[in-house]
Amino acid sequence: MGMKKTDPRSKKLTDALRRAGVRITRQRAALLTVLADADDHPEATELQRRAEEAVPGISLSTVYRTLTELENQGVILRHQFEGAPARFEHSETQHHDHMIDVDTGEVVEFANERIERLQAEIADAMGYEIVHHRLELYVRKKAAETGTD
Amino acid sequence: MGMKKTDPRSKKLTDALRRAGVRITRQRAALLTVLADADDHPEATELQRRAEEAVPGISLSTVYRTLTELENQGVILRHQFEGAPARFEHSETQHHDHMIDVDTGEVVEFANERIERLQAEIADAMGYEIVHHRLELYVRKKAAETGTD
DNA sequence: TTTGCATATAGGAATGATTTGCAACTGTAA
DNA sequence: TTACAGTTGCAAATCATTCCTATATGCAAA
Repeated sequence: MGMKKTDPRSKKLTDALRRAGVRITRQRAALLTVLADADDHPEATELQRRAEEAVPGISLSTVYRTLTELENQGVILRHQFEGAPARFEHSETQHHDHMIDVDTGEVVEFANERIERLQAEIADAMGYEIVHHRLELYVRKKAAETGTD
Repeated sequence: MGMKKTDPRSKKLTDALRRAGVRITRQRAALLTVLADADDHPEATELQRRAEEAVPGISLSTVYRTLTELENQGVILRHQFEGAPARFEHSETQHHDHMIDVDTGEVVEFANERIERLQAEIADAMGYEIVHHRLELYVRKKAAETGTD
Protein backbone atom coordinates (compact mmCIF):
# COMPACT_ATOMS: atom_id res chain seq x y z
CA MET A 1 0.00 0.00 0.00
CA GLY A 2 1.05 3.59 -0.57
CA MET A 3 2.89 3.45 -3.90
CA LYS A 4 0.32 5.16 -6.05
CA LYS A 5 0.99 8.87 -5.74
CA THR A 6 3.42 9.36 -8.63
CA ASP A 7 2.71 6.91 -11.36
CA PRO A 8 5.38 7.90 -13.92
CA ARG A 9 3.09 7.58 -16.90
CA SER A 10 0.44 9.71 -15.28
CA LYS A 11 3.08 12.30 -14.47
CA LYS A 12 4.17 12.41 -18.05
CA LEU A 13 0.64 13.12 -19.21
CA THR A 14 0.23 15.74 -16.52
CA ASP A 15 3.43 17.48 -17.52
CA ALA A 16 2.41 17.49 -21.16
CA LEU A 17 -0.77 19.30 -20.26
CA ARG A 18 0.79 21.71 -17.82
CA ARG A 19 3.35 22.61 -20.47
CA ALA A 20 0.48 23.35 -22.84
CA GLY A 21 -0.97 25.77 -20.32
CA VAL A 22 -3.83 23.49 -19.38
CA ARG A 23 -4.92 23.54 -15.74
CA ILE A 24 -4.62 20.34 -13.79
CA THR A 25 -7.89 20.13 -11.94
CA ARG A 26 -8.96 17.37 -9.62
CA GLN A 27 -11.06 15.89 -12.41
CA ARG A 28 -8.30 15.95 -14.95
CA ALA A 29 -5.76 14.49 -12.55
CA ALA A 30 -8.11 11.60 -11.87
CA LEU A 31 -8.73 11.00 -15.53
CA LEU A 32 -5.03 11.10 -16.29
CA THR A 33 -4.33 8.53 -13.63
CA VAL A 34 -7.08 6.30 -14.90
CA LEU A 35 -5.82 6.57 -18.45
CA ALA A 36 -2.24 5.97 -17.43
CA ASP A 37 -3.21 2.87 -15.50
CA ALA A 38 -5.43 1.45 -18.22
CA ASP A 39 -3.97 -1.26 -20.38
CA ASP A 40 -7.23 -1.79 -22.23
CA HIS A 41 -9.33 0.49 -24.45
CA PRO A 42 -12.11 1.93 -22.29
CA GLU A 43 -14.92 4.11 -23.53
CA ALA A 44 -15.87 7.44 -22.02
CA THR A 45 -18.48 6.13 -19.60
CA GLU A 46 -16.10 3.47 -18.36
CA LEU A 47 -13.42 6.11 -17.79
CA GLN A 48 -15.95 8.17 -15.89
CA ARG A 49 -16.76 5.14 -13.74
CA ARG A 50 -13.11 4.58 -12.97
CA ALA A 51 -12.39 8.25 -12.35
CA GLU A 52 -15.23 8.47 -9.87
CA GLU A 53 -13.20 6.49 -7.38
CA ALA A 54 -11.05 9.59 -6.98
CA VAL A 55 -13.54 12.31 -7.84
CA PRO A 56 -17.04 11.13 -6.94
CA GLY A 57 -19.11 13.59 -8.90
CA ILE A 58 -17.14 13.90 -12.14
CA SER A 59 -19.52 14.62 -14.97
CA LEU A 60 -19.55 12.92 -18.32
CA SER A 61 -19.20 16.23 -20.12
CA THR A 62 -16.03 16.91 -18.21
CA VAL A 63 -14.78 13.49 -19.14
CA TYR A 64 -15.46 14.15 -22.81
CA ARG A 65 -14.09 17.67 -22.67
CA THR A 66 -10.89 16.47 -21.06
CA LEU A 67 -10.50 13.53 -23.42
CA THR A 68 -10.80 15.87 -26.37
CA GLU A 69 -8.19 18.15 -24.86
CA LEU A 70 -5.83 15.25 -24.19
CA GLU A 71 -6.34 14.06 -27.72
CA ASN A 72 -5.51 17.50 -29.08
CA GLN A 73 -2.35 17.50 -27.00
CA GLY A 74 -1.49 14.19 -28.54
CA VAL A 75 -1.19 12.27 -25.29
CA ILE A 76 -4.11 9.95 -25.90
CA LEU A 77 -5.69 8.31 -28.91
CA ARG A 78 -9.36 8.04 -29.74
CA HIS A 79 -10.52 4.99 -31.66
CA GLN A 80 -13.89 4.86 -33.32
CA PHE A 81 -14.51 1.18 -33.93
CA GLU A 82 -17.59 0.07 -35.85
CA GLY A 83 -20.92 0.41 -34.13
CA ALA A 84 -19.58 1.38 -30.73
CA PRO A 85 -18.81 4.49 -28.71
CA ALA A 86 -15.26 5.79 -28.98
CA ARG A 87 -12.54 4.03 -27.05
CA PHE A 88 -9.41 5.66 -25.68
CA GLU A 89 -5.85 4.75 -24.84
CA HIS A 90 -2.76 6.73 -23.83
CA SER A 91 -0.26 7.21 -26.63
CA GLU A 92 2.78 6.11 -24.71
CA THR A 93 2.78 2.79 -26.47
CA GLN A 94 4.43 1.98 -29.76
CA HIS A 95 2.25 2.59 -32.81
CA HIS A 96 -0.04 -0.34 -33.47
CA ASP A 97 -3.27 -1.26 -35.20
CA HIS A 98 -6.21 -3.20 -33.85
CA MET A 99 -8.07 -6.44 -34.27
CA ILE A 100 -11.60 -6.43 -32.90
CA ASP A 101 -13.25 -9.74 -32.06
CA VAL A 102 -16.71 -9.33 -33.54
CA ASP A 103 -18.17 -11.85 -31.10
CA THR A 104 -16.73 -10.55 -27.84
CA GLY A 105 -15.76 -6.97 -28.65
CA GLU A 106 -12.28 -7.72 -27.36
CA VAL A 107 -9.56 -5.51 -28.81
CA VAL A 108 -6.15 -6.97 -29.64
CA GLU A 109 -3.23 -4.85 -30.73
CA PHE A 110 -0.77 -5.73 -33.44
CA ALA A 111 1.94 -4.01 -35.43
CA ASN A 112 3.43 -4.83 -38.79
CA GLU A 113 6.24 -2.87 -40.27
CA ARG A 114 5.71 -4.19 -43.77
CA ILE A 115 2.11 -3.03 -43.89
CA GLU A 116 3.18 0.39 -42.67
CA ARG A 117 5.74 0.63 -45.39
CA LEU A 118 3.35 -0.52 -48.10
CA GLN A 119 0.82 2.09 -47.04
CA ALA A 120 3.39 4.83 -47.29
CA GLU A 121 4.46 3.61 -50.72
CA ILE A 122 0.90 3.53 -52.00
CA ALA A 123 0.15 7.02 -50.80
CA ASP A 124 3.43 8.28 -52.15
CA ALA A 125 2.85 6.74 -55.56
CA MET A 126 -0.44 8.59 -55.80
CA GLY A 127 1.05 11.92 -54.80
CA TYR A 128 -0.04 11.96 -51.19
CA GLU A 129 1.57 11.75 -47.81
CA ILE A 130 -0.15 9.97 -44.95
CA VAL A 131 -1.39 12.14 -42.10
CA HIS A 132 -2.60 9.14 -40.18
CA HIS A 133 -4.25 5.87 -40.92
CA ARG A 134 -6.69 3.42 -39.54
CA LEU A 135 -6.35 -0.31 -39.96
CA GLU A 136 -8.87 -2.45 -38.16
CA LEU A 137 -9.36 -6.16 -38.59
CA TYR A 138 -12.78 -7.37 -37.51
CA VAL A 139 -12.13 -10.98 -36.68
CA ARG A 140 -13.48 -14.17 -35.23
CA LYS A 141 -11.64 -16.88 -33.32
CA LYS A 142 -10.79 -19.77 -35.59
CA ALA A 143 -12.34 -23.10 -34.76
CA ALA A 144 -9.70 -25.29 -33.13
CA GLU A 145 -7.88 -27.36 -35.74
CA THR A 146 -6.17 -29.81 -33.46
CA GLY A 147 -8.34 -32.57 -34.78
CA THR A 148 -10.66 -32.77 -31.80
CA ASP A 149 -13.82 -32.25 -33.84
CA MET B 1 -31.87 11.13 -74.93
CA GLY B 2 -33.88 8.06 -74.01
CA MET B 3 -31.20 5.56 -73.07
CA LYS B 4 -31.71 5.53 -69.37
CA LYS B 5 -34.45 3.01 -68.70
CA THR B 6 -32.34 -0.14 -68.27
CA ASP B 7 -28.98 0.74 -66.86
CA PRO B 8 -27.38 -2.74 -66.62
CA ARG B 9 -25.86 -2.17 -63.20
CA SER B 10 -29.12 -0.90 -61.80
CA LYS B 11 -30.89 -3.90 -63.28
CA LYS B 12 -28.46 -6.24 -61.65
CA LEU B 13 -29.06 -4.70 -58.27
CA THR B 14 -32.81 -4.75 -58.81
CA ASP B 15 -32.76 -8.41 -59.71
CA ALA B 16 -30.68 -9.29 -56.69
CA LEU B 17 -33.26 -7.68 -54.47
CA ARG B 18 -36.28 -9.13 -56.18
CA ARG B 19 -34.72 -12.55 -55.83
CA ALA B 20 -34.33 -11.92 -52.12
CA GLY B 21 -38.03 -11.18 -51.86
CA VAL B 22 -37.58 -7.45 -51.44
CA ARG B 23 -40.23 -5.28 -53.07
CA ILE B 24 -39.07 -2.83 -55.68
CA THR B 25 -40.90 0.33 -54.86
CA ARG B 26 -40.58 3.59 -56.73
CA GLN B 27 -38.29 4.86 -53.99
CA ARG B 28 -36.05 1.84 -54.04
CA ALA B 29 -35.84 1.81 -57.82
CA ALA B 30 -34.78 5.44 -57.78
CA LEU B 31 -32.19 4.81 -55.11
CA LEU B 32 -30.83 1.82 -56.95
CA THR B 33 -30.48 3.82 -60.12
CA VAL B 34 -28.74 6.61 -58.29
CA LEU B 35 -26.37 4.19 -56.60
CA ALA B 36 -25.67 2.36 -59.83
CA ASP B 37 -24.84 5.60 -61.58
CA ALA B 38 -22.69 6.97 -58.80
CA ASP B 39 -18.97 6.62 -59.23
CA ASP B 40 -18.25 8.55 -56.07
CA HIS B 41 -19.08 7.86 -52.41
CA PRO B 42 -22.18 9.90 -51.56
CA GLU B 43 -23.73 10.18 -48.14
CA ALA B 44 -27.38 9.54 -47.35
CA THR B 45 -28.57 13.13 -47.76
CA GLU B 46 -26.79 13.41 -51.09
CA LEU B 47 -28.41 10.18 -52.27
CA GLN B 48 -31.76 11.55 -51.20
CA ARG B 49 -31.09 14.70 -53.19
CA ARG B 50 -30.23 12.71 -56.28
CA ALA B 51 -33.14 10.30 -55.87
CA GLU B 52 -35.57 13.17 -55.63
CA GLU B 53 -35.18 13.80 -59.34
CA ALA B 54 -37.12 10.59 -59.89
CA VAL B 55 -39.21 10.51 -56.74
CA PRO B 56 -39.82 14.05 -55.54
CA GLY B 57 -40.93 13.39 -51.99
CA ILE B 58 -38.63 10.55 -50.94
CA SER B 59 -37.99 10.80 -47.23
CA LEU B 60 -34.66 10.52 -45.53
CA SER B 61 -35.91 7.68 -43.35
CA THR B 62 -36.79 5.72 -46.46
CA VAL B 63 -33.35 6.42 -47.84
CA TYR B 64 -31.72 5.11 -44.68
CA ARG B 65 -34.08 2.17 -44.38
CA THR B 66 -33.41 1.19 -47.97
CA LEU B 67 -29.68 1.66 -47.70
CA THR B 68 -29.63 -0.62 -44.68
CA GLU B 69 -31.64 -3.19 -46.58
CA LEU B 70 -29.34 -2.96 -49.59
CA GLU B 71 -26.35 -3.31 -47.32
CA ASN B 72 -27.85 -6.42 -45.74
CA GLN B 73 -28.40 -7.86 -49.19
CA GLY B 74 -24.77 -7.19 -49.90
CA VAL B 75 -25.35 -5.01 -52.94
CA ILE B 76 -23.92 -1.84 -51.45
CA LEU B 77 -21.19 -0.97 -48.96
CA ARG B 78 -21.37 1.50 -46.13
CA HIS B 79 -18.19 3.36 -45.15
CA GLN B 80 -17.90 5.24 -41.92
CA PHE B 81 -14.96 7.58 -42.39
CA GLU B 82 -13.71 9.72 -39.55
CA GLY B 83 -15.89 12.57 -38.41
CA ALA B 84 -18.38 12.36 -41.23
CA PRO B 85 -21.74 10.78 -41.98
CA ALA B 86 -21.63 7.36 -43.62
CA ARG B 87 -20.87 7.14 -47.32
CA PHE B 88 -22.17 4.48 -49.69
CA GLU B 89 -21.12 2.77 -52.89
CA HIS B 90 -22.45 -0.21 -54.85
CA SER B 91 -20.45 -3.37 -54.37
CA GLU B 92 -20.06 -4.20 -58.04
CA THR B 93 -16.48 -3.02 -57.97
CA GLN B 94 -13.45 -5.04 -57.04
CA HIS B 95 -12.53 -4.94 -53.35
CA HIS B 96 -10.54 -1.87 -52.51
CA ASP B 97 -9.58 0.36 -49.62
CA HIS B 98 -9.74 4.14 -49.36
CA MET B 99 -7.55 7.20 -49.08
CA ILE B 100 -9.32 10.27 -47.77
CA ASP B 101 -7.85 13.68 -48.51
CA VAL B 102 -8.08 15.42 -45.14
CA ASP B 103 -8.14 18.84 -46.79
CA THR B 104 -10.80 18.27 -49.43
CA GLY B 105 -12.65 15.19 -48.19
CA GLU B 106 -12.05 13.59 -51.55
CA VAL B 107 -12.06 9.79 -51.50
CA VAL B 108 -9.61 7.83 -53.64
CA GLU B 109 -9.73 4.08 -53.99
CA PHE B 110 -6.76 1.76 -54.03
CA ALA B 111 -6.10 -1.94 -53.77
CA ASN B 112 -3.02 -3.83 -52.72
CA GLU B 113 -2.83 -7.56 -52.75
CA ARG B 114 0.23 -7.69 -50.54
CA ILE B 115 -1.45 -5.77 -47.76
CA GLU B 116 -4.47 -8.05 -47.98
CA ARG B 117 -2.26 -11.07 -47.66
CA LEU B 118 -0.32 -9.66 -44.73
CA GLN B 119 -3.53 -8.91 -42.89
CA ALA B 120 -4.73 -12.45 -43.31
CA GLU B 121 -1.40 -13.79 -42.11
CA ILE B 122 -1.43 -11.62 -39.03
CA ALA B 123 -4.94 -12.63 -38.06
CA ASP B 124 -4.16 -16.26 -38.75
CA ALA B 125 -1.02 -16.19 -36.65
CA MET B 126 -3.06 -14.94 -33.71
CA GLY B 127 -5.72 -17.57 -34.09
CA TYR B 128 -8.33 -15.46 -35.84
CA GLU B 129 -9.92 -15.27 -39.23
CA ILE B 130 -10.87 -11.94 -40.73
CA VAL B 131 -14.58 -11.23 -41.06
CA HIS B 132 -13.91 -7.91 -42.73
CA HIS B 133 -11.45 -5.11 -42.39
CA ARG B 134 -11.14 -1.41 -42.70
CA LEU B 135 -8.06 0.31 -44.03
CA GLU B 136 -8.22 4.03 -44.45
CA LEU B 137 -5.34 6.35 -45.23
CA TYR B 138 -6.01 9.95 -44.23
CA VAL B 139 -3.73 11.84 -46.54
CA ARG B 140 -2.65 15.21 -47.85
CA LYS B 141 -1.41 16.13 -51.30
CA LYS B 142 2.35 16.32 -51.38
CA ALA B 143 3.84 19.68 -52.19
CA ALA B 144 5.01 19.65 -55.80
CA GLU B 145 8.65 18.61 -56.05
CA THR B 146 9.26 19.48 -59.67
CA GLY B 147 11.27 22.48 -58.66
CA THR B 148 8.76 25.04 -59.80
CA ASP B 149 8.59 26.83 -56.45
C1' DT C 1 -57.21 -6.50 -64.46
C1' DT C 2 -58.64 -6.44 -60.04
C1' DT C 3 -58.10 -7.73 -55.42
C1' DG C 4 -56.02 -8.76 -50.82
C1' DC C 5 -52.78 -7.90 -47.75
C1' DA C 6 -48.10 -8.20 -46.27
C1' DT C 7 -44.77 -4.61 -46.87
C1' DA C 8 -43.31 -0.15 -47.49
C1' DT C 9 -43.63 4.91 -47.03
C1' DA C 10 -43.70 9.68 -44.82
C1' DG C 11 -42.56 12.26 -41.33
C1' DG C 12 -42.08 13.11 -36.88
C1' DA C 13 -40.57 11.57 -32.56
C1' DA C 14 -36.96 8.85 -30.24
C1' DT C 15 -32.17 7.45 -29.58
C1' DG C 16 -27.36 7.62 -28.36
C1' DA C 17 -23.03 9.59 -28.44
C1' DT C 18 -20.99 13.74 -28.03
C1' DT C 19 -20.84 18.85 -27.70
C1' DT C 20 -22.14 23.25 -26.01
C1' DG C 21 -24.08 27.35 -23.19
C1' DC C 22 -23.95 29.31 -18.98
C1' DA C 23 -23.69 30.45 -14.10
C1' DA C 24 -21.08 29.05 -10.32
C1' DC C 25 -16.41 27.43 -9.03
C1' DT C 26 -11.23 26.99 -8.64
C1' DG C 27 -6.28 26.51 -10.26
C1' DT C 28 -2.48 29.35 -10.52
C1' DA C 29 0.62 33.37 -11.47
C1' DA C 30 1.72 37.38 -9.03
C1' DT D 1 -4.27 36.04 -0.65
C1' DT D 2 -6.06 37.84 -4.59
C1' DA D 3 -7.91 38.16 -9.18
C1' DC D 4 -9.61 36.19 -12.97
C1' DA D 5 -9.23 33.25 -16.97
C1' DG D 6 -9.97 28.62 -17.37
C1' DT D 7 -13.14 24.72 -15.63
C1' DT D 8 -16.98 22.28 -14.01
C1' DG D 9 -21.74 20.41 -13.76
C1' DC D 10 -26.02 20.26 -15.58
C1' DA D 11 -29.19 20.71 -18.93
C1' DA D 12 -30.24 21.69 -23.37
C1' DA D 13 -28.61 21.31 -28.17
C1' DT D 14 -26.59 18.62 -32.12
C1' DC D 15 -26.24 15.18 -35.54
C1' DA D 16 -26.69 11.02 -37.75
C1' DT D 17 -29.54 7.42 -37.72
C1' DT D 18 -33.40 4.48 -36.23
C1' DC D 19 -38.03 3.70 -34.76
C1' DC D 20 -43.21 4.32 -34.60
C1' DT D 21 -47.66 4.42 -36.72
C1' DA D 22 -51.30 5.49 -39.68
C1' DT D 23 -51.75 5.42 -44.52
C1' DA D 24 -50.42 3.81 -49.03
C1' DT D 25 -48.90 0.39 -52.49
C1' DG D 26 -46.21 -3.56 -54.84
C1' DC D 27 -47.29 -7.79 -56.59
C1' DA D 28 -48.98 -12.78 -56.37
C1' DA D 29 -53.06 -14.93 -57.20
C1' DA D 30 -57.58 -15.23 -59.29
